[in-house]
Amino acid sequence: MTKRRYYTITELTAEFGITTRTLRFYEDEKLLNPERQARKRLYTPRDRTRLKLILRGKRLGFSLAEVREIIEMYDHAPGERGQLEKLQDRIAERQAELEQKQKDILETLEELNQVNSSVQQRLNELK
Amino acid sequence: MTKRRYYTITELTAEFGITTRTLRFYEDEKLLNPERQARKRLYTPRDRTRLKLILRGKRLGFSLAEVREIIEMYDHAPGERGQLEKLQDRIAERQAELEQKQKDILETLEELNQVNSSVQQRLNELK
DNA sequence: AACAATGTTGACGTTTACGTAAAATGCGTA
DNA sequence: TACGCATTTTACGTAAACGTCAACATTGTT
Repeated sequence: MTKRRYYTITELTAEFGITTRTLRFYEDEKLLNPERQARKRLYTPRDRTRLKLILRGKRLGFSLAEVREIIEMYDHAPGERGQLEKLQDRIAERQAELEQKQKDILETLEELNQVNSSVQQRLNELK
Repeated sequence: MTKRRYYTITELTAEFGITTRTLRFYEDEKLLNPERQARKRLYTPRDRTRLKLILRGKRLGFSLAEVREIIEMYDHAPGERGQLEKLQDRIAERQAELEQKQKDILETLEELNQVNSSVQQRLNELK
């Protein structure tokens, strides 16, 4: 029993709740790079991993362009000093963005809790 | 020195880094409801607060439709039992979403930290 | 009164991220 | 070999969220 090497397009749509159109679109956008068996797409574990990164990025409100930038950070080439320093800057920017989102989430959760409490109190009074 | 009561459209665009088009669009969408002095819009503190909620929602990747739903939760009418219970369900859904986003953020931050470390190591080697 | 600054209402245009339908292809099975 | 099913390419369509004019109105100076 050896490890699965490839995923078909429908397997991925089923696993992640997306359509084939979406997967082909991401490929057009060079975000995925499945191999071919005749004309059929065969997605590698690497494709699947990247897909997860894409969908996670989308959940966080990043555009595909932003997702692309983030993914490019993950597999950046070695590069020289100047490049590396710029990369660090861009990483710092994204981290700052994410931390802002964290704050936004905490605030929203807190507010929703307050609403929930007041609704609960109403319900108790109706009892 | 009494409290400011109104904001002009340009004051808000300046404060939040958005355009007048955006503010008018939100008004078309019934998300804002500025008063008028002749034809000019006068935004109340309440409008400003709602604008902050909208922009925060957008940062978190919510669509305007979703933002609207969330805002409606904030100022829901008293309502009867059935309504209140449905409201609680919807609140719970949003909370779950937000918690998923929190996880996504933590994962991404962690990965960016790893990338940053490896970049830093490269830089040290180049020294 | 003239003018610039600020704002207003249309209304068509644009980008992003896919949806959707048509026509052709390959492949396992009856 | 004929069929059904998954998949492919091609291409036009669409919803959301504004952008970008054009043309007119208001208001506070010079």
